[in-house]
Amino acid sequence: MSADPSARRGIPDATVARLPEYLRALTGFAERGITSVSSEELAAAAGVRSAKLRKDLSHLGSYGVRGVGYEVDHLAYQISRELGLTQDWPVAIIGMGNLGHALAAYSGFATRGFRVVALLDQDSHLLGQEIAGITVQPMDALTSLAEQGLAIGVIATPAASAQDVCDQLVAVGVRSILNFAPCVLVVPEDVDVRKVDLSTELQILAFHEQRRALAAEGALEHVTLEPINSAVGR
Amino acid sequence: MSADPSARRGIPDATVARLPEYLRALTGFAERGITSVSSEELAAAAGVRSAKLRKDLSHLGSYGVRGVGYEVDHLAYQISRELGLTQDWPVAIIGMGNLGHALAAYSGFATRGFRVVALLDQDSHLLGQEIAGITVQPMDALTSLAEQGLAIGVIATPAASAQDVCDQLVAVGVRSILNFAPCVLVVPEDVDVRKVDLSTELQILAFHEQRRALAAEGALEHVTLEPINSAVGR
DNA sequence: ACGCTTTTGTGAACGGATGCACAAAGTCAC
DNA sequence: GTGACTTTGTGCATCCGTTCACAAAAGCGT
Ligand SMILES: NC(=O)c1ccc[n+]([C@@H]2O[C@H](COP(=O)([O-])OP(=O)(O)OC[C@H]3O[C@@H](n4cnc5c(N)ncnc54)[C@H](O)[C@@H]3O)[C@@H](O)[C@H]2O)c1
Ligand SMILES: NC(=O)c1ccc[n+]([C@@H]2O[C@H](COP(=O)([O-])OP(=O)(O)OC[C@H]3O[C@@H](n4cnc5c(N)ncnc54)[C@H](O)[C@@H]3O)[C@@H](O)[C@H]2O)c1
Repeated sequence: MSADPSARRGIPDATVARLPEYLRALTGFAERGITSVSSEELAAAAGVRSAKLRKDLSHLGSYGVRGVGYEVDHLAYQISRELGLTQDWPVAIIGMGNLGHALAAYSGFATRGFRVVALLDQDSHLLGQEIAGITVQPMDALTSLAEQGLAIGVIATPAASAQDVCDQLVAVGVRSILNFAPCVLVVPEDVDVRKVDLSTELQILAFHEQRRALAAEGALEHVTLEPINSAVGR
Repeated sequence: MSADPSARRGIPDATVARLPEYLRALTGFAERGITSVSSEELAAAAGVRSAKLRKDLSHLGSYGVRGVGYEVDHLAYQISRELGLTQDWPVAIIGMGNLGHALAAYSGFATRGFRVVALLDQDSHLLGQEIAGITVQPMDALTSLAEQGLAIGVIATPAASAQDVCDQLVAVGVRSILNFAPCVLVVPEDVDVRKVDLSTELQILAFHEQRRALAAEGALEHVTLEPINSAVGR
């Protein structure tokens, strides 16, 4: 489609979900000093088929060169831009228990695009304590954070408190929420919630594990089993 | 279709991925003493449409009663059985850094179906240390763990070590792996890898956040924006 | 006993995502 | 400058998942 800007809109969700993996693979190539990759090489590094990669990239524009491939830096920039990583998004983490501590210490945030601007908790024993160089604040700090442009809220409280915390985030205008608590959050339709759920993933693994176990003992003789390397879900 | 057992096989991946959420919702109803739910009520609690819920459940068999709904305990049992949660799966966590510590302390594992049987790390300073009541062991403990039937490996090491750890797990026969490291793992086709990736999720949130920001400033006048509450990915 | 109400289970239509296969487009060697 | 070679971008067919809409099934009241 070449560089028609009007065609650059409406990128499929499935494609958006894979862009971060492509970006990571490109960063890896760049670190090894590789300046150009073919769709075949990049797809292998990202764990997808090359046709899928090319179709995904075609939604962003036409950044490849036929007969050659893609320029690593340029493609990485284009994907970053599309994902909105050329600016820094202020992030607040709510709930500084075991998981909240690990998240606060996690360097992956700062890497690019995100900046942890606040750690919040309800527990008065934690307030004022410093974690990874940031002082833990009470929940009512949310209002002033929102005024300073808080973009993303990360919920790391127990499930019982998650909806309450979510409502507070929505109330101050946060429209992007990442939820680690194992529960469904109810939000207005203009708010985007994504869930990271350990126990769901384990249960999906258990399902396949059981299938293999049953197949091994011959209980599922008439069932094809092999094609396991799938994803879906998330 | 009723109770034809041969039709009970081949549950779609998308359905399997939602079963844990249904199970969680059912557990919630059971805790509140509710013994019977309609597909409408259960779907609302799980955050899906009732038609989708009914189609999903129809893949497991015919456990509802027309005009009434589903018996909470019975349906929960059927889903548990389908997911393989009526037995306990031995889990090992590899990499006891910030995240590994949080995971080891996490009560969600023990809740049902999973038992953390070992914590492993390469770092000699951590060996012998006790975390959440379990002693940290060196990597070569994997062999004997495998002999005792280790089913699932959870990788919580840095990305640079993840493929190496993964290979060791596969070598001793582990075929279900949950990967927290931000990288693609290469495995034989009979091994099932699922990924929990914080930064991918954040980047997807950033994409939608940017879309909203651009739309607000009128740069995308001709683009419909509203339908955000989507998932995909994972 | 019977008809009215409720809710399931599912056939059919739809839409989005994936995989295939190839023409178009560009590079590079000479 | 030309021709052979490489790799992209995409039309098309297929597959999978979602949604709609309703007939069949069960309970309930009378
Ligand atoms: N620990 C893990 O490895 C892990 C893994 C996956 C999911 N999770 C989930 O993440 C969440 C946090 O887990 P955790 O182990 O850190 O729990 P935790 O109990 O250690 O910490 C929870 C923190 O949230 C705070 N909190 C509670 N209610 C609050 C409220 N209304 N407002 C603000 N703060 C509040 C508490 O003070 C506490 O500090 C849980 O929902 C858990 O299921 C944890
Ligand atoms: N901390 C978080 O909140 C967070 C969130 C998302 C993802 N992650 C990812 O999870 C992983 C772990 O994060 P972390 O913050 O706990 O890191 P960390 O550096 O604190 O801990 C890593 C641990 O792995 C051990 N290790 C390294 N190589 C090993 C090997 N070959 N075999 C066995 N053990 C080995 C180290 O000794 C260390 O104890 C990283 O890949 C990180 O990107 C972390």
